[in-house]
Order: sequence, then structure tokens, then C-alpha cells
Amino acid sequence: MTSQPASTRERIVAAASKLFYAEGIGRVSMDAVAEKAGITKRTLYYHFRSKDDLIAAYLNGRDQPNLLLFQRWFDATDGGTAEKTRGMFASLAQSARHPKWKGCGFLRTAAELASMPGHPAMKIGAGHKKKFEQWMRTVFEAAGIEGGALLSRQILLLLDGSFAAALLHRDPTYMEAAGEAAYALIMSASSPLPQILGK
Amino acid sequence: MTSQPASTRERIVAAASKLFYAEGIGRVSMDAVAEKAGITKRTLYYHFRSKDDLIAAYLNGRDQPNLLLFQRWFDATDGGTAEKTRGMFASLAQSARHPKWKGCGFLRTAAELASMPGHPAMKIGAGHKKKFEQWMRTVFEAAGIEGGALLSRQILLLLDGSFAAALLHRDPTYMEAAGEAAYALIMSASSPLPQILGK
DNA sequence: GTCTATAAGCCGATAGAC
DNA sequence: GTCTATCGGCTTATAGAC
Repeated sequence: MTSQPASTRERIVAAASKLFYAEGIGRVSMDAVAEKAGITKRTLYYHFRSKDDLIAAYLNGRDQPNLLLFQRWFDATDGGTAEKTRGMFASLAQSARHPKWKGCGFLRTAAELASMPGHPAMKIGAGHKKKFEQWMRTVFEAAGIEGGALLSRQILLLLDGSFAAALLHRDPTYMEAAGEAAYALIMSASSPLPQILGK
Repeated sequence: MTSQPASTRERIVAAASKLFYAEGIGRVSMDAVAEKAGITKRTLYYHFRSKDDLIAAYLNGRDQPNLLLFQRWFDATDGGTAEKTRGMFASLAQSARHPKWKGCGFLRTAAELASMPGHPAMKIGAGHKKKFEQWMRTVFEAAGIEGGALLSRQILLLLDGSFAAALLHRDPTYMEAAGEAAYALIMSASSPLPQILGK
């Protein structure tokens, strides 16, 4: 909130955030974080009790900015809800073309901490994705689209799937395919199929 | 191919597979693998040049069995292509309810190795997912469904998304939601929408 | 709040005997 | 092919001065 030149704590989180995202939390040492932040390790441990606390702070710092980014991408696209959602995926694909892109920090951290379900970072990651799903649901309900609860969950699945596939194959077109699937699902929900198309 | 009591190499891969999947590759030491396999570390390094080689062997050993599992789940479900695909996701959700379930080993390994795109394990993981996508495509084309290339890619996205979401939230119902989305997408592709439903 | 210095142990990988 | 023993380096975290 305050606009200080940047507190020591903020500089630590900024340094950790860059390193954790670029290399993965398990491959970054506390020494590396301290060096990147321009402080000693003793100072680092003064501000954060443990590496696990720092990991939690890293994800906490990315929660709101990431959500705002998705919302800006959605709002910036012309058309109805289906078009706007597809546009959001198109912007995501564009962002994934940046050389430093390395997937979703929340999902990658969850993958690394899969054997520690109670880890604070897992809860933050789960909360972040829940917020995305909830936001999408309010969007669908505001647009008068039925089945917003199921639909928003399906959009989230396409989003996370596109993060995983784009990272594994280093191919952002998976995100565009996810956008097309999202578009088709929203269109189907917007105009329920007549019975002639039933099974 | 041979049905020996189990060669040393096979026992090593079996031990590594259990440990890597349960704890994540970065959290498992070569000491732990050797101990689990009942050999010394020197013997382990006689059979595998490095840990990276062992990681590749781990994923290679899971490639075919995993694909066969998906195909068996698909075949075991009654109905048409859409129902069979949804049934496959339902079986996946059931498997995810096992206490030892920890997501997709290929995706979790890719997340850990995100900063090493050229790692052999990344190529094996990408190949595995490509095979799944290709298999789905042949299924759709054999059933006479149009757009099999795009559709199979969208099913893969739902699959990977459900792995990620189910792991993060520890909630297998995300896989059932993915199955419903897959069902809807396949039904739409099977019976193209008449123009009254166009935008 | 930040520093220098170090504890105590684990890491991947190797030497050399048999 | 398997063993005992160990290297050199890196890991998280802490002690005590200022």
C-alpha cells in the first residue's frame, strides 16, 4: 500500500519471486535469494522465519496481480462473454511467447509441494485458483448464462490445462485451442441445444 | 520382455519410480533410491550415469502403462465416443481418490524441470502427451467425428487441467467436471450446430 | 536490523578393492 | 557388478557482535 522506495522485506520478496519463478523453488537456495536482494543471509532470516515462509510470501505477492491481469485481458476484448473469454486465452498465449515465460507459478509450486498437502503455499495456490473460478462464475451469472458454476469450473480446467501443455511442449498454441474450447462451451451454455440434437 | 525375477536395473527403476512419484524428483536423493533398491550407491551409478538419466528412465517406464490405462478406461465404458470419453474421466477421478495419488508424474516432473527445456525427461513427457493426443484423434476420426485434430487437443487440455486442479485442491470432482466438458465438446462436434445457433 | 562466521548435515558423484 | 569409504561443495538455519 505505502509507496516507500522499497523496504528490505519488499526487496527480498521481489528477489525471491524472480528466482523461484525462473528456476523453481527447489532449485533456489536462500544464499541465492540473499545475494539477489543485496543483503546477507542473516538479514534474510530476520525477515522470514524459514524458506517455507518465503515461498508463501512469493505466491501471496502474485495472487492479486495475476487475477487483475486476467480481468484486464477479458475486459480488453470486444464482443460478448464467449468472445471476451476467448480473447483472454489469446492474450495468455501472447504472454507465453515471452522468453522468460515458464508456466504458472502456482501450479508449478503445487507440483513441487505435492507431497506436502498442508503446506501454506498450497493453500495460497488453491485460494488463487478458487478466486479465478469465482470471478468467472460471477461473469457468467451477470451475463444471464445458465450453469455458471459448472461452466466456470470448466474454463478453469482449460486454463490450467493450457498452462501445463504449453509448458511441456513449449507451444503457446495450446492456449489458443483452450480458448476455442472455452468459446464453444460458453456458446453451448448460452443457447441450450434443442432436443433434435439430444442423444 | 524377459520374465526374470527382476534385474538390478529393473529394481532400481522400480524403487526410483515409487520415490520420485511420491515425493518429487528434487526431494529424492540418490542415497534414498539406492537404499530403497537394496543396493549401494556405487552399484546405482554403475547402472545409471547420473540422476538425470534415472529420471528419464522413470518416465520412460511409465509411458506405455499409463497410455494403456487410459485406453482400458475408455474401452470399459458403454455408449458412444462421447460417453466413453466421459467414462475415462470418471475412472481417472476414481484413481485420484487413492491416498497415494499425487497427480500426473509427467506434468509434475515437467514443472520441476521447467528451467531445463532440453532435459531428456521433458522430451519423454512431451512425447507421452503427444501419444495421448494422437490416440484420441484416431478415436474421433474412426468414429467419423469432424475436427478430430482440434477436438483431441481440447480433450488433452481438459485432462491436464484436471490433473492440475485435482492436485492443487485435493478434489477429484474436478476430473468429473472435465469429463462433462469433454462430453459436451464431443457432442457439439458430432452434431454441428445449425445456423440458428450461430452468433 | 544488519553484519561476519559457522554449525551440522545432505547432495551428486567417484576411487579403488574384490 | 557389487562392495566400503569418501570427496568437495552446497543446504537450511543459527551464534554473537555492533
